[in-house]
Amino acid sequence: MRKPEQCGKNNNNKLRKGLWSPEEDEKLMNYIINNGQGCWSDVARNASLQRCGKSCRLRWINYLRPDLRRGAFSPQEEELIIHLHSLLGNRWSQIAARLPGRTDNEIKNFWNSTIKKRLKNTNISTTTTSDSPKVYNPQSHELNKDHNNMGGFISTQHNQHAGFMPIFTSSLSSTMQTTMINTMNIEGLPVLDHGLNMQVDGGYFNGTGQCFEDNNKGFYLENDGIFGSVNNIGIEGDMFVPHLESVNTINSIDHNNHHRVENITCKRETNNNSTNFDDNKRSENRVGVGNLFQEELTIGEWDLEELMKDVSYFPFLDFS
DNA sequence: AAGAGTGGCAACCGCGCAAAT
DNA sequence: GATTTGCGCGGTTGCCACTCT
Repeated sequence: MRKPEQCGKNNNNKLRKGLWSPEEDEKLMNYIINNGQGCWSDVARNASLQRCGKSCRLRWINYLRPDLRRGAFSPQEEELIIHLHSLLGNRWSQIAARLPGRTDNEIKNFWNSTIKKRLKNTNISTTTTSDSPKVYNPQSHELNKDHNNMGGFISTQHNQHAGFMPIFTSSLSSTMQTTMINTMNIEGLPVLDHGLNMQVDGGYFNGTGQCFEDNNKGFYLENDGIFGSVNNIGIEGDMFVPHLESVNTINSIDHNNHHRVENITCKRETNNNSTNFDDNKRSENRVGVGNLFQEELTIGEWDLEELMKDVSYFPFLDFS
C-alpha cells in the first residue's frame, strides 16, 4: 500500500498548511493558466508553492477554477440537490457533476449546513444511504413508494414506448418540472425521444448536456445560463445524454451561450458500445441504454426502483 | 461592550482506486 | 505480482464572522 501524501509532514515541515494567501493563489493560477494542470506534485513544485500537490489540487478545484459559479444556491439548485441526493446519497462528486460551476465540497457544505437542517425542520424525509437509493417525490415531499407513478412522474399513454421519459402533469410547477426534467437527464437514464419537443420556461443545463443539432453547424449544448430558458430541445429524437466526460470537450463559448461541442463521444460503458455521435450512430443513442430499450417497454414496466437495483442499466450510477 | 454560542465555509485527513514502475 | 505514485472522494476539523445574551 502506498503511503498517503503527508501534507506538511515532510520536507522538514516546510510545507504550508491552512488558508491560502492571495500571493499563493496568484502563483497557482498563473502556473496552471500557463502550463495546465499536469501532475499536482509538479504543479506545487514548479509553481514555487510551499504546498503539497494535494492542497494545490483542492485549492484549484474548489476555489480558483475559472468556471466556478459563485454565490448562493438558488431554490432550483436546492431542489435539484435534494432530489439527486435522494437518488445518489452522499456521492457529492456525482451530484456536483450535475450542477455546473458547483463543487462537491460546496454542495456537501451546503447540504450539511443548510438543507439537512431545513429538511429536518420541515419533517421531510430523504434517504441518505447509498446502498438503498429511493425516489424522492417532490409532490409529497416524501419518499415515493408507489412503483407506478415513477417517483413523482405520472405516466401517460402518450409515452408508452421504449425510451420515453414520462410527460409531466400540470400539477407540477414549472420549476419543479425543470428540476425533474434535468435530474432525469442524468447520464444513462432514459431521455425524451421521438415526437416530444419540450418547451420549458426555465431550463437548466445539467452538466451532462442536452445536445441538439443546428443544421450543419454541428451539435451544441443549449445553455442559456443556469435556469435560463431551454426551448424546443432538439429536433425530434435528437436529444441525448452524452457521457459526462464529453462535457469536458466543450472548449469554447460564444456570445450566445451556445457551447460548441467538439468531437463528442458517447460512451456506453456497460455494453462496450462506444459510440461516436454522428449521423450513422444517432439511432443507437435513441435506442437507449444497454438492453433496456431494445425491447418494447411500457411505462408500467419501467419501474425506477427496480431499475435502480440493476446498476448495469445505469453506467454512471454506482450503487455498489 | 464582551463573552458564549452558532453557522458557514475552506481546508485537511485518511482511504480506496487505478495506472505506472 | 508487488510496490509506488498520483488522484479523487467523503468525512471531519478548525477558523472566522455573525448573532445572541
